Amino acid sequence: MEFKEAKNKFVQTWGALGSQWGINKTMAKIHALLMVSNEPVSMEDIMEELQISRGNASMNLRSLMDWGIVYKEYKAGERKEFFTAEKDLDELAVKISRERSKREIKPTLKILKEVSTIEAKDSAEEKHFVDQTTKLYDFVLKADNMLDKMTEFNDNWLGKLVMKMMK
Amino acid sequence: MEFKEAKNKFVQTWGALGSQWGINKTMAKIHALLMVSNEPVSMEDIMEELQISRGNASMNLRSLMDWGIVYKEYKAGERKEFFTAEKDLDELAVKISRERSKREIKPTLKILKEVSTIEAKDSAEEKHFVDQTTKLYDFVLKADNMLDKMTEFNDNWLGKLVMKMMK
DNA sequence: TTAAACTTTCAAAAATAATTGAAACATATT
DNA sequence: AATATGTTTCAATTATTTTTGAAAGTTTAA
Repeated sequence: MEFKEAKNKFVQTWGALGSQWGINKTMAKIHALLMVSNEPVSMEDIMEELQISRGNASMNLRSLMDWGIVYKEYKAGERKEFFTAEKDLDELAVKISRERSKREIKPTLKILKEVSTIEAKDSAEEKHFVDQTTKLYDFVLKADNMLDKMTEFNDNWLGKLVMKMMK
Repeated sequence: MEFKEAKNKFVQTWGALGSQWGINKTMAKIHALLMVSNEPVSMEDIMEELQISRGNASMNLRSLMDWGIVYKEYKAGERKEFFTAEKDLDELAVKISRERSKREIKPTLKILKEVSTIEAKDSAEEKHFVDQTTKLYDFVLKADNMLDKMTEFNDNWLGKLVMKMMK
């Protein structure tokens, strides 16, 4: 396989993966493209490489910057804007994790708290509902904290210990 | 808030969450409904509660069973089929985690391996590509294993240790 | 202040994904 | 074997999401 083919394959694969999670395909592709580029890329080049419109490129770059995983750069002398992706993977994971927590997990926890604290009458049905949603609340909270700590303590002894556990 | 309202709120919320990840909204709603039901639910009831068609219910129940998080049950004397959800959350997490790994992470790893092992010419561009995709391969592999072990060793000392770390 | 270079916005169009409903398929009952 | 009860499939429809492209907006420079 030669370089151009490999690059394309990578970008398409990352795009498909993104769409399987909540991220749109083009957004993921742009991110992929930037991750494997060794220097800042202009909007023109992104449009050209991915065959997308200016509006599309602009909107998805905006989203990526909102997520904090793509940065705008200015080259001296050049009028155009250039873009780079966060390339440090640990840092990337932290940012994605934080963002998803903020956008999805926290609001969900709020609702779970609400619905799990209704006054349960004595029907088995209602008791089960309260019981199950309470467990869910605890579980989601635990998982959220865990993810948070895991990304935070990336390179330290705990991380290494966990690594060792994996043989 | 009264029971019916709380139940509905929970189902809608869980549905929205699902659609934000790769799972379709109705599928997530059915799962939510079953999780908070204290006894098996018939397809009729699911259709009624979620206001969806028979075909839709059937197809999404099939998917949920493929994921291994919903089971079919037969009630003695009844001709109809009933459905229940996996209610143990640790078990649920393990199954979802395994399934996503199989469906998404493993295929991605395969591609990453492929593209990261092209013969890099000496251009900085190609070197960076190989370097970055190799790092990505290692990272994804590490994350996949970690998730696997984490779910596997759920209740044991490692889990508890990690919990303690979180204060 | 005008023009040139570039970016953003957003309504309309296109693409994609989910849903319906009725026919085909199963299985149990009479 | 015929009927009744229930489930699955899938082509057509409907809903949702993404993309386009041109007008409006911004910034820099002459």
